[in-house]
Amino acid sequence: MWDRSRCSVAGTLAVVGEKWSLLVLREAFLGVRRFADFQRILGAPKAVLTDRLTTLVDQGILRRVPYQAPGERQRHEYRLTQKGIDLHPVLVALMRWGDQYLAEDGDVPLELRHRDCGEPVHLALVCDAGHELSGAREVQAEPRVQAR
Amino acid sequence: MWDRSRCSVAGTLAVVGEKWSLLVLREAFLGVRRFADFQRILGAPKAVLTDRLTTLVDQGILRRVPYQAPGERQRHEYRLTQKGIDLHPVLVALMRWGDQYLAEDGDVPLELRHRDCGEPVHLALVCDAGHELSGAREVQAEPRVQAR
DNA sequence: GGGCTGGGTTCACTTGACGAACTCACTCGA
DNA sequence: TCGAGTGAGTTCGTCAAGTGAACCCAGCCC
Repeated sequence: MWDRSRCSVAGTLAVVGEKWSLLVLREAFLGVRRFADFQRILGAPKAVLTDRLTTLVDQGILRRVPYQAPGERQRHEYRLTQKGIDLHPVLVALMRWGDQYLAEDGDVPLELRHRDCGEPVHLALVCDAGHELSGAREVQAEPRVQAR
Repeated sequence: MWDRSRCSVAGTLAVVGEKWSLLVLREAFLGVRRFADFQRILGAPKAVLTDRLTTLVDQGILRRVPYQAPGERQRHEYRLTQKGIDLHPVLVALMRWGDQYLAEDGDVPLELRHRDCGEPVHLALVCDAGHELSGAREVQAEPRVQAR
């Protein structure tokens, strides 16, 4: 077996796995940028939110951008970096599973569409030969072979 | 805007977002089934592990299956249900991001291959017209329209 | 009957989350 | 110029959760 302590899953969770982090990112993907909006929508304690935003900025997942609303002093808002945008599949995967197994009457699932053609979009495992796999059972995991 | 408190991402995280849960599932996908193995590989405190395994079973993500090793009394092991298997994309997404941004020298990334054709596999957003989207920017999110 | 083993439970301690109250810098209106 | 208002925090007492070590217990073996 291989070394699990440095597994990428554990690493990623160490960065974005704390409470509220992924919810902050979900909101960021939906266009939320300001502290007060994150706070109002999520209902997270301000202290925790401050902490999560700072770590996300430190990790290069969000960046702080100054802005000035008319009649207000300069403040800064939080925007996704490319590194943050690349977490999109994680959120889509979490959302998909929730839609599938946790939906209740009255819930309006969020639908993702291809901006270019308008068709609904789903997450899929695709192999380099172009096959779309039907599920986890078709996947074989192994450590990448390396020269020594 | 729509009601975020019942968002599927939040729902899914409420179920599998506690510390250690996703790591337990990662191991489950790699074939780990017994308490002692989870404990040894993850290094999680036994009390927490007991708790996480029970909630995962209660949620129908794992199921407890009795087994008996020769010369030992009957015990039970933990196996993924379909509901658990469907969390695969979440783990793949987390792993991919970690490989991309957190890899260090000496880390051996785990490679996923299509069992049928042997080609490497990646996660992709695919629209119903068959286009493979290049990134989150090509996605448009909106609440699904519903009759009222 | 005594030791071993897997799968836990208990307990004292530390870390983290929570909500309310307080702060600070700046703007606006009187 | 003064005072109220606002966004973005910080501080603080309290409570929940995670941690590691020690302990337990059923069944098997010798």
